[in-house]
Amino acid sequence: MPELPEVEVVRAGLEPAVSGARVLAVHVTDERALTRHDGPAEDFADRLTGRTIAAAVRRGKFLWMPLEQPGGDGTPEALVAHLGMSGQILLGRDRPAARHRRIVIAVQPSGTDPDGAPEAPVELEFVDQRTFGSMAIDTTVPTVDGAPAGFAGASDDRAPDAAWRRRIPTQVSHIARDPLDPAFDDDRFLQMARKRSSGIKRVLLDQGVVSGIGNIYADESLWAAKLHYDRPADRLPRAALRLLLEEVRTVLRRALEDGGTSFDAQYVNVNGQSGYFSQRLNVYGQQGKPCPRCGTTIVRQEFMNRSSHICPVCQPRPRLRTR
DNA sequence: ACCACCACCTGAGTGC
DNA sequence: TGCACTCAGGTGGTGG
Repeated sequence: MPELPEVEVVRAGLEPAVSGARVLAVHVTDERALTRHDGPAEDFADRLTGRTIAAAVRRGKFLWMPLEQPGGDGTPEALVAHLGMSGQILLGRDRPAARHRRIVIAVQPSGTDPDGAPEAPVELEFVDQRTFGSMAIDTTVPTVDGAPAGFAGASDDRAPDAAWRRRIPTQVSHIARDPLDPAFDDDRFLQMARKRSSGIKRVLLDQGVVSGIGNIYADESLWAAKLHYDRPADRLPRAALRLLLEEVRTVLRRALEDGGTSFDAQYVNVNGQSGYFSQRLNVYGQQGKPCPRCGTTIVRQEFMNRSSHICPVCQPRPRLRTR
């Protein structure tokens, strides 16, 4: 479930189950799900088993679960997950094994049932058809700006000053904040974008400039802002970039309200349920249909070896560059 | 420091 | 039925 809204749906689903939970057992059934982990499956399992998960945090499309006890050398660590193109994290008890199950992590939740007895253990299942996603145990480093590393939901209210709040996994530290992060720096985004001569869509998809946006939400935001994907970013007026950023936020928030975008059973929440934003898409996948704004037929074009969807009238192609 | 391209994978759909 | 081909929500490393 790749873009920000879909990953946030997963994070929100994980949060109540994993916060304060202790890892009982780890089974890696496909090592390819550990490409982000520096070590073999046994190392991953050994380092995770017996540890307590503090929360579920997200920045852009990266998810991580800070671990309460430090690692072997005393450095704080986290369980990192990236869903790639087709990853899912499912929660359940005695769930039949999914087709592309790669990793199973059994946890003991911190809560108790109404009788005061401990809750039954829960299985966290990492499922991924194309194996572009992966998990890892990674060390964490302080955030450069000193602000919370990502979005942690209700954990912020419970433990606003917890040490893990301002630490980020090493392999996520190069990722920019996402536009829904209160610490996102709009001016810095404008500065970076105006230094790029490439098309604005390339900039939107660059996770080092702004994170969380993928092909769907880039196309939707550009349509809303009436910008062609190949408009050189460094020639866009500041006002146009500010407007674009607002449209990005609006699109992401709406998608979040709808539980994300699901075209098929691959993009689901931790309970296997689909989101409904696909019904509200204006251009992505809408080629051949009328533009909801002006009625012109939406077209699909190649850009960056992937498809882009535009209204040729609302989003006119930029004039040829003279350099 | 950029920028364009390629690799990493599996499965669904299409046309012959 | 089979085969070749295209396409799919991402990221990282490689050359130029």
